[in-house]
Amino acid sequence: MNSGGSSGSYSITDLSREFSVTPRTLRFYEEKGLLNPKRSGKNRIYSAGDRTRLRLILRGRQLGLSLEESAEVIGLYAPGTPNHEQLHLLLQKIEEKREQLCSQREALDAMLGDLDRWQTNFEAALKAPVANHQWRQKV
Amino acid sequence: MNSGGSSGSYSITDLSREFSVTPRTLRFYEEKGLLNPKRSGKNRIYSAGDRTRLRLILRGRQLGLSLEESAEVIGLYAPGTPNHEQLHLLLQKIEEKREQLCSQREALDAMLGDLDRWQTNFEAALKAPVANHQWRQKV
DNA sequence: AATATACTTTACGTTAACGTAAAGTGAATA
DNA sequence: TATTCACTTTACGTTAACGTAAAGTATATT
Repeated sequence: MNSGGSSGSYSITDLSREFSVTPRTLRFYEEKGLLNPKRSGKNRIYSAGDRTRLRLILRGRQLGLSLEESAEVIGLYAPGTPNHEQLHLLLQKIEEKREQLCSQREALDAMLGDLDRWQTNFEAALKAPVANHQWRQKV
Repeated sequence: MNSGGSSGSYSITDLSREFSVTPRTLRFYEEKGLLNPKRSGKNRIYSAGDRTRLRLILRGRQLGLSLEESAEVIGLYAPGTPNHEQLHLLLQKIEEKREQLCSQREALDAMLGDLDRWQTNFEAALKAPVANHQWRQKV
């Protein structure tokens, strides 16, 4: 049932369960050249290395990288000896995403600012009536 | 040429230029019920309010909200008197996105951790040869 | 032998957020 | 009058990241 236990070889469902993705997803990643499991007949056999690569792909996904971007970055982990150019690429990718996160935080701040002003205006519009502030409860 | 200058009414190209989006985008947002400009004949005339709503939509986009999500949130700015329920929804949306940003930052940290260990291993693999560290330059 | 289980390949379907013609209208200008 | 400009509507196309059958194979179990 379980292909390997702790032996470092996994079936497609082993990995899909571990990482909460569908088998389809794993086949798709392979189709896109992100994974290259060995075969036992027609069946896919994933090594510990494949598992690591999958982890990286999903981490990239969580980070908001496209599969194509992940493919570039993942490539860095594959070769025995990475070169300066590849390292540079990875650092650049990370910097890119860092900036994007900052930009998003700014958007969030701006939105919170809007909300504040909106709330203020609303309260101002209420003017005199001090009662009836129920909507402020529980917020 | 320019519909309004500072009079608070804008043509579709006025707004598309100001916010660096295409007219198609504005029509699309209207199609999805996010905007509702008046008409002069068949031509769209955007008010200051429409402009504000557009800003909010784009801010939501930058934040990673879907148009549907933005539509919900935007709805809060429209009515004269927002209610407790709507306010709660907005705060919830924002909290959701905040968590997502945190999750992404964790992914980024984890990736940086991987990079560190990978680099360490690489350096360890080099063992003795102290020379030839050119790849470290400029990084 | 028959069913179940786990896997395979092939291939068309889906959603979001627009892009990209194509064809037409109305007003201003050469 | 002919052209240009700004705008319109209608409608099909595009990309990413899978989902979802459909139909077949190999092995294990009943």
